[in-house]
Amino acid sequence: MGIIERIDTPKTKAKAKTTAKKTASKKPAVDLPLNQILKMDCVEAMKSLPDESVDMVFADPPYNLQLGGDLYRPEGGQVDAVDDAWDQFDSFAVYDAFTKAWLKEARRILKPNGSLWVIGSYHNIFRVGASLQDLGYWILNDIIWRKANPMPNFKGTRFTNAHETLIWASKSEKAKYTFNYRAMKNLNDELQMRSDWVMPICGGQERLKRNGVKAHPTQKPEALLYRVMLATTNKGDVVLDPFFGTGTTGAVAKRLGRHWIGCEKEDNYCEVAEERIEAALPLDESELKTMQSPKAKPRVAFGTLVETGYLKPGTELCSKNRKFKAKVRADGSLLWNGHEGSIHKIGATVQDAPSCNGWTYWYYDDGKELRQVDNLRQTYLLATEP
Amino acid sequence: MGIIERIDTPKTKAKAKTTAKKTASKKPAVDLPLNQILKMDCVEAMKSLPDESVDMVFADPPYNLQLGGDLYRPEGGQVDAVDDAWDQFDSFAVYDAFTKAWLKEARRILKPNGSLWVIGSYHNIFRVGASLQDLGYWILNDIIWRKANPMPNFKGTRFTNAHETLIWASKSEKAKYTFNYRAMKNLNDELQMRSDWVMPICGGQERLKRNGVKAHPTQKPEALLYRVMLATTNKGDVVLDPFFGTGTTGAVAKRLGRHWIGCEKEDNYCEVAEERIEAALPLDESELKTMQSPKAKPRVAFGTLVETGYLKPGTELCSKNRKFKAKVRADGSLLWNGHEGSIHKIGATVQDAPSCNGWTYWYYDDGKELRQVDNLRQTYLLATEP
DNA sequence: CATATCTTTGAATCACCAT
DNA sequence: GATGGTGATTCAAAGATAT
Repeated sequence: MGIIERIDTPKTKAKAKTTAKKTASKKPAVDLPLNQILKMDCVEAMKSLPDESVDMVFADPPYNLQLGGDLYRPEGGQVDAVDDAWDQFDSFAVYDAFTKAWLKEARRILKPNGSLWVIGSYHNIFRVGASLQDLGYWILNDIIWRKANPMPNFKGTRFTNAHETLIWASKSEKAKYTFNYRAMKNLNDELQMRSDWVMPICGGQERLKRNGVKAHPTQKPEALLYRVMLATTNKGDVVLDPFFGTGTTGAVAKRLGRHWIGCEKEDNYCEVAEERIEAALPLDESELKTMQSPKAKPRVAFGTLVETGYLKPGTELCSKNRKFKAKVRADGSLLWNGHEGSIHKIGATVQDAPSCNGWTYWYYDDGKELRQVDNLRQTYLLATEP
Repeated sequence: MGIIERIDTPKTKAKAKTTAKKTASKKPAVDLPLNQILKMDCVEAMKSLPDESVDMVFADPPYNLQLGGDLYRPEGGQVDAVDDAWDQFDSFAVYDAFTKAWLKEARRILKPNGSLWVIGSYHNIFRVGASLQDLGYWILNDIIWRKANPMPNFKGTRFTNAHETLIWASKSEKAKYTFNYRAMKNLNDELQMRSDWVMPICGGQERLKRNGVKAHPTQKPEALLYRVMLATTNKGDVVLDPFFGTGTTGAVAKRLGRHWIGCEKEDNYCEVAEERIEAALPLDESELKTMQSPKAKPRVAFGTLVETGYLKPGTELCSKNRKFKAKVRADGSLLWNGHEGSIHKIGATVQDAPSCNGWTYWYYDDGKELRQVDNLRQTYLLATEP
């Protein structure tokens, strides 16, 4: 590390016979600062690199969160907000200019068949997506990272923000991008990998700390980068990350046998990243699979059956012996004798029990006989699961 | 249907006494073409409607990027046929002009506290999202419709496109938008509703056909609209859909006791939609009810419990772990360690917290066990409510 | 040592009314 | 517009502490 290494730019991904048009195939070997952090602004850093020299750019740019005042949890604690200076922009126009500047340089240094990944939230991802389309990138997929354990919405004011969005784009419409279809299908138990990926947020041992506090406010999970790199790069490829932070991209690249280049302005992030990547060990292919593919367990809420028409609002549910009868309402709550609540809660109430499994307690009349509500759930699952 | 109906613009959501600031409350009743399809271009249709007159706009715009043609072609947008990227940019510019045109009219007719929903895919959603931010809309959530049964990627060239994206936005940053938190929590088995919704695509009986072929290429499932409307509108609200298609929005609005207005140019879509909505059955009043948030329930002052004898002056309250003990006084104030104040204030003081909900923080001993003070409030409410 | 309970925490555009 | 009072509000996972 730390030395300019010489690598040959590969001919092209596919057969080099016919696709070698405007590609870098005729260029001589280029000098790239491989496996190093360029400790400066990413636009400046990328400007020091030659045209068409990297295979992939993975970017986790500032989200421009625009947070208001402090936020307190119901139990009184304060939420540790992302209030770093690097996330502050004066306006959308300023943010757009910033975005187009780095996207443009990234596009210049990308090989013709290289591709770009960007991750963001609703605060910034629409601007980033529109900007990259304007610059000529061609979107291949948008990918949803469904967080297994997102932060709740403490005040009950909106839907829980439980995902982030990634955009995968090639340099241009006609590019012959890399997509390792088989590798993805293997990871996903022989089913095609979908555009929604379920993964936990970065925590536990993986979360880097310095003096007991998190080293970076928005560290991304390595599993995410694993899947991205495994899917859309090959061994030996060069991956550049313009917003390197604590070096998740570098650590995963090393483990997967890819070269990496990071851009990062902040010294303390650089120090953490260098130490981390030094400690990272290249992995066997076989070890990868265990880190991935926990498929989302099909969990059906009672309300879903109401929404989808399996059970109409107004339907009367009853206990097995028909002793208790309750009415289904539009939001999936039950109404019994002035009490309202979930099928579980009302089930417990009528029995004066501490708890109750409403799925097996309540029955509905299908015209012929009483049937357990749980049967409907099974029917729904059969109809909707692949 | 088919008649201009007169409705009163509601005062405001909550009590109309004091909150009538800049809302539409001072406006006279307005004439709206309720529960009708306006058979023309949506921009033209919306122009015929008054300012601040609808509660929600739900839009499923086309994402054919070539659409609009000369009609929305921006002034001076020259086409350079030599460069693909420029050609592409030009078509994006046309699409953006089209998008901003309808978004702008939609914003004009939205009430100050109304909200907008748009659904799209990666082809168009980034442009729509950036455009609506530019126009002053304030994004509240992006929602992922995770398709339970998406179409596979037959060629194995990309990830299976298994989701679509919805954006939920208020008219402006400060708007007091409607969000039926409790109803959503009910639908989701007592967990906060997240930003990723799993639902099957529209098929089976629900999929409308004409002469054996599907009546509309992108018919949305009613379950999706059901959740959208239940979450962000109230009964009696007016929902406008600028791209009505075969009328999913109208059918669900009718079922849920909302008014609807559709815009649709194509005659055969209109015919299918009218027939469909005619057949849709509205829910009964009782079925429509959803659980209220505590906010909407009558407030009980702590002192009332003391006055009415539910809690005697001199009673000792304590925190859950019995660590802190405070004494109830005759006026409903608490005394702890020389400090006096409301249950909330003293709760905050003992915890050294910025705020505290005293109802849930303090417990009393009923002789057998510790019970939350909030239980007493519920008891009081049950005893005094009709 | 095993199990149970408590504590901490994560990219968050996070209340509302009266004065 | 600013301030202050009332009171509404959380899910999953990991780690620490208690039984």
